[in-house]
Amino acid sequence: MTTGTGSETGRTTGFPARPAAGRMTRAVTGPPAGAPVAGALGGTPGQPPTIYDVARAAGVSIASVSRVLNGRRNPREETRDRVLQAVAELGFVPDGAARALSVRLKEVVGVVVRRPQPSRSDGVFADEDENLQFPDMINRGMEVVAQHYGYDLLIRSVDLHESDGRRIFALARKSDGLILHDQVISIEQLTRLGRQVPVVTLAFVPTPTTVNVRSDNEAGMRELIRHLAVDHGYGSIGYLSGHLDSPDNLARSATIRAEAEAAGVQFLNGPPWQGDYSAAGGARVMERLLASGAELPRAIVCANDQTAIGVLYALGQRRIAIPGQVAVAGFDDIPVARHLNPRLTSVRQPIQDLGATAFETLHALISPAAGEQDLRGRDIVLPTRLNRRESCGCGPGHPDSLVLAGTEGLLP
Amino acid sequence: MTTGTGSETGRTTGFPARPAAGRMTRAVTGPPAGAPVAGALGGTPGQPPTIYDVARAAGVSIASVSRVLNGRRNPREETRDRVLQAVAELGFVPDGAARALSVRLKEVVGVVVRRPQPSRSDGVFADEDENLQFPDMINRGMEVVAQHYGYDLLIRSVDLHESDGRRIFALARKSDGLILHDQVISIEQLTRLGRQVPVVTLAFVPTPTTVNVRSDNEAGMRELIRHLAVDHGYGSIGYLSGHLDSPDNLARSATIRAEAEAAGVQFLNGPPWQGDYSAAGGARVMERLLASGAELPRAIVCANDQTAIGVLYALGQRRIAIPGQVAVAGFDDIPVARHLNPRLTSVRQPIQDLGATAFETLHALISPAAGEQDLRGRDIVLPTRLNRRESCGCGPGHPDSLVLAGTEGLLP
DNA sequence: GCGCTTCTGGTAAGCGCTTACCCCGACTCC
DNA sequence: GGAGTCGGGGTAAGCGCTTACCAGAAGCGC
Repeated sequence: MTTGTGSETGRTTGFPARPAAGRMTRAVTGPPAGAPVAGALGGTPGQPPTIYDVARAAGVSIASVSRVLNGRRNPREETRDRVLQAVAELGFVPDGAARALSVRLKEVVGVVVRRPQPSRSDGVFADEDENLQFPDMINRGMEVVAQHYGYDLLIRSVDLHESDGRRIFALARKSDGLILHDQVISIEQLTRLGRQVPVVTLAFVPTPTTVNVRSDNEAGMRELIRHLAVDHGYGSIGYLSGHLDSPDNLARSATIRAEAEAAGVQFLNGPPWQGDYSAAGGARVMERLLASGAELPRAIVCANDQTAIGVLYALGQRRIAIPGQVAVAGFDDIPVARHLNPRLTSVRQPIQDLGATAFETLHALISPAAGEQDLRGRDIVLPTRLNRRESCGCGPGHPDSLVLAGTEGLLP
Repeated sequence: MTTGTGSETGRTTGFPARPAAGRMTRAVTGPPAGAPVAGALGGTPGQPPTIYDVARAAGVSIASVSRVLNGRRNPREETRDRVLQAVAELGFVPDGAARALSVRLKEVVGVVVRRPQPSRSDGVFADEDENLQFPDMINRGMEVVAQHYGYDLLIRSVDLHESDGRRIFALARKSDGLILHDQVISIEQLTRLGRQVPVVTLAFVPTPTTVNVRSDNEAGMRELIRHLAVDHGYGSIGYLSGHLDSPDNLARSATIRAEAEAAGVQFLNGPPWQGDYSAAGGARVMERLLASGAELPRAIVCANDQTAIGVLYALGQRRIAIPGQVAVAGFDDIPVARHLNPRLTSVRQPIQDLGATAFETLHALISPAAGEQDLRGRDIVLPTRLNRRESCGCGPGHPDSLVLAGTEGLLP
């Protein structure tokens, strides 16, 4: 840690050491003994004021303070004014933990994301943190609606397939419910977890006790394959897959196979085409494929955009023209897709909506509106849409296409 | 919200309505009356088990349970075993709020990020959420070390220069301390806040009660300008600025002016060059500039990479060659920078380190190690480094440069 | 004028933990 | 053998809130 040009004012006011918990400060009932009036008022640092401080300042009981603040009953106007004034003067905000304990609601939901694998790759993709974009955008979607409900997100990342789920169960006790990103837990653990606390998963599967939210892989993939096979007339398509056991990957893979078959197009898949959702993984697969001398398909569909980035890179290295010799498409349509060269054709997932929907759903589980039906066991599916750009062979003249990022400046 | 193909098992087990708080369940002291043994054991949904359940199951007092779990004293082996077994059977995890209230530590830190402005732009940059990348990467850096200390991050976004800071003060009571991203609070509010709770800011300024963490704008900018002016010999440089009142922007702007002067290079700046850290803003400024017929400088330095993306776009639209006619450079070195065309020269900020350092610092404020000095008032500065790529005029042959993303596939 | 309802404010219990304090039995040491 | 120590377990206070319950005051009808 580098310490810089700090204005070394050498002030001595430390945060006062807090007394250990336990009986010592406050009489059994009634306001705290002689605690100094804390708060934002004076310049004095100190503990934030408590409801007792407010009550004392306003000359009322703590019950009245609480009632005014929470709009219970109908306090006399004078009482209300005195309380509000004291609150303003002291800058009182109720403590979250105490409130949570009392009302049995924390107004916090836990979000578990998968920690990016420790990068096994050097070189261009070394700190491949763009990976973060996808889950982070989902989280952003959650955050917006969470805020609307007065909730906050408690974020924790875990390793891929966290073995015992201990960290996840622990997070559950800091929150009112959990949203789990893909591949952070096993089905068994999930079912167990769902019995103890409201849980919504993303891109996984519903269990009897939990709800799943995902996007429509089938429809999106179908549209993409038909575009490649029919509109462009490509005769062979390879699928560079993601993690084998990811439900998204399974669905995408199954759909592409079925559609390719239906269109009478050759389909390449299997172990040599096994990626891992990362750009480095995509590049690695392509390099092996190229090194093996195998003939490439006319089009390559990638499990996600991240993978496609790696593929574009590897093909570029070999001076293979995209889409001239090989067309490439991705899935997700993350923002970078538009800045790639060539611009990446991709199936758009409603990324922020996924997050927003996940939160809405969880909230419905946590405090169900009157008469609302129990959602547990449901699989909520959001629509997808194909975004055609250049990498699939759609020219810059294509109606869906836009000129971008200085490309023409370079072209002769 | 679209409800899809759910497996409509029509289960009836709702989360049992929790009793309202208040006296009703438990005898004054001792275990709760006849609460069913809850937990992960049976298939029964229900409240998670409490320490009373564990104590009863193990045939000991709650104090013993707590002591075993927290490693206090030195429980007899038999006691320990019985407690641990009961804990395992019931799947007990202590409630966060209760624990927080008791030990006066929540093990949560609040993180406040600036919500992206409601997009005022249509077209290419419409959902310009890549903006998120920068703060999100910082957060990721925090999260990693937070986890190390057993903390979690409570994320909240606020509008630019949140007027009264109410949301921020509220967040403070849900956490043990705050990390504030840039431009979310005024100095006055910050000072006030710092008196009530430990606060670390990012890319802002230290106050007597708070610590600031930032990266070395001056050194990075100096290196960049010297590279442009001396190595490349460009005779004029424009600075497309960020938010006027952002300390980062001020520092970058001041340095570039000083360095340009020192190198005897013409420096362009001022209102027509006023951006807002966004790609859309960068594009807009360039378009106005071009429309006005003003002569462009030989090199344009952007307040951040985001802005540079917009500039590349606008120049590309006009078929202005980069770096041939105008060289462009950014600041931050976000991952996309490598995928742009041409690849963007940029000053690298240690993004994840910023987050990690911010957390470490905050942790030191929250629970200072014995003998540790008070950091408040400090300005912690992390080093930066210039990454030379093509957009400044360094050719693909440059040692720092790497061929990328299928570019050559397109070039004749 | 008196019992009744209505309205407000105060009192204290309880949310689920941690831990100070007390107590008791087993040892130790003269 | 009795006082002193020590180790371990139980009891209950207290963390800062919300709210059930109670009590007194005020309003009301007959």
